[in-house]
Amino acid sequence: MSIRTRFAPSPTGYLHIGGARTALFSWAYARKLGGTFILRIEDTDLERSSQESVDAILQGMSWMNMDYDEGPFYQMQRMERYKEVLAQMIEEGKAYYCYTTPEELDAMRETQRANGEKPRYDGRWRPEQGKVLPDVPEDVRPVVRFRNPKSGVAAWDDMVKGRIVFENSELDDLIIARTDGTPTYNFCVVVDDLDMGITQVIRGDDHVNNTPRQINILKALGATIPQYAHVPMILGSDGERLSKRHGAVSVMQYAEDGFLPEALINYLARLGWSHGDEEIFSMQQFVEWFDLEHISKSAAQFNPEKLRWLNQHYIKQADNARLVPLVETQLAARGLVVSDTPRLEEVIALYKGRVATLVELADEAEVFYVEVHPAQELLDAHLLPEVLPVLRELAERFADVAWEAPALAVLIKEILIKHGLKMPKLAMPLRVMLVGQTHTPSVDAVLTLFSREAVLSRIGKYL
RNA sequence: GUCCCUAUCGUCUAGAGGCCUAGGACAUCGCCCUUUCACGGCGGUAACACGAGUUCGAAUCUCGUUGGGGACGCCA
Repeated sequence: MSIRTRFAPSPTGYLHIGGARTALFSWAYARKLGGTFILRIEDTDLERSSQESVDAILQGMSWMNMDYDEGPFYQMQRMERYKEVLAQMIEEGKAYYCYTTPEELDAMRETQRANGEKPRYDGRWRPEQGKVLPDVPEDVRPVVRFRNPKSGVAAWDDMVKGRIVFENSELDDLIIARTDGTPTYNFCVVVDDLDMGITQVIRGDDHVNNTPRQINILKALGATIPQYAHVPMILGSDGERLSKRHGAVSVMQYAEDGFLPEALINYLARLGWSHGDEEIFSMQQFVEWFDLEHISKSAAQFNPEKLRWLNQHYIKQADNARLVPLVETQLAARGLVVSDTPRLEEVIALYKGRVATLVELADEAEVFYVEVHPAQELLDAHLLPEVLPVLRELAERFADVAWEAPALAVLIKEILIKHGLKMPKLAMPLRVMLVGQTHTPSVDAVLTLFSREAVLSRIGKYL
């Protein structure tokens, strides 16, 4: 039988990095084994689901280059099917109506917690042989509950965690349809995974506790149980559950923050999964190497520094031409339009080896397209009285030197020797006057990025 | 509280009983390179949570303790 995996996000927000990593694993598993990867939108929570969220998830997946073979399927469009299965289960006595109100449930849980017990439904409406059910209240609309086995175990061999066993006595009869008749999560998942022929359910390990319930419903439906692989959570850098206060959690936020998709993919793939000592690999290599056995069993902390390191690597490696529109977008976001001189591609070529994100690359590029205002401290520190005449002399010589790096380097050295000065004496003030910074690539390279006229204009103001 | 999962450097991890005086990567520290800052190169600091077993031998197997995470919704 061929492999069928799925990613099943609920559209209640953007695609976050935890979901993205789970999707990546599920996607890679299908791709590696020549299987089918299915996208399913779990939108049964009308209150919180939105089209914007669906779009955001789709956009995030597309940015990360994860394509799907089937879907997106929407659960809201499968209502009829759920209701059909629901009716059949009630008919067969596998599910039953329960008239307990939310208030009664709250009270039940409260006393159970007070007694140190696990809060759960007490089964008061569960039909049993020889049991007399309470009178059906007239003003209460019932929910439908699954009749969970009372004894035995629900167990499976998790492809990541190994054998997991739950006593059925720990489980209660969960609600599978609300008062308004709409089905709930655990039920929809079961029907969908069954109908869609999912062979491997690869999902976050916060679902481990749902799995025994889903297995029991699947069994009641006479279905073959899929294999399960529960991948651990991603924690924030402080070991706490990942949340907005840890910085960016949305995939698209990383795009905005100047990360390349291959860096995020590489980072997420390597977080909680390994292939020996391999740290840097392409999506192709990842698919080739991927396996469930090497997913670690415990949660991993997100490390922004390592992501930056990978991003730096990929920026350094990227074609200049590819980076041009990306940096342009970053600059445009600051209301900046790049001119032809210097050509952005040349600026990028000179600076991409020095930055970790596209935002930083844009920071570096920006000074070439706006008027710079060097800080007075920098001017004071580097335009010393004794070098000013030398700088003026240099400026004069700039007027007729061949405008290319080697010639400029020769000229600068000639002047240095003539006046018995060291390189920084001239290089630093030039940097400050040209771009307002002391940290730049070699001055001859920076000089040639500008036109001769632009250089004379920029330094002329201070000489 | 109850149940489930989990435990190697600060972080991500390699490790399937002897190959481990525990390897790699990020971060950090030092040195080199250097026209400043980066990049790069070289080197250093740094871990098997604890306690009992099993075994000739345990980071690797078993049990317990402790720590961490998750779940306990008419959310997904």
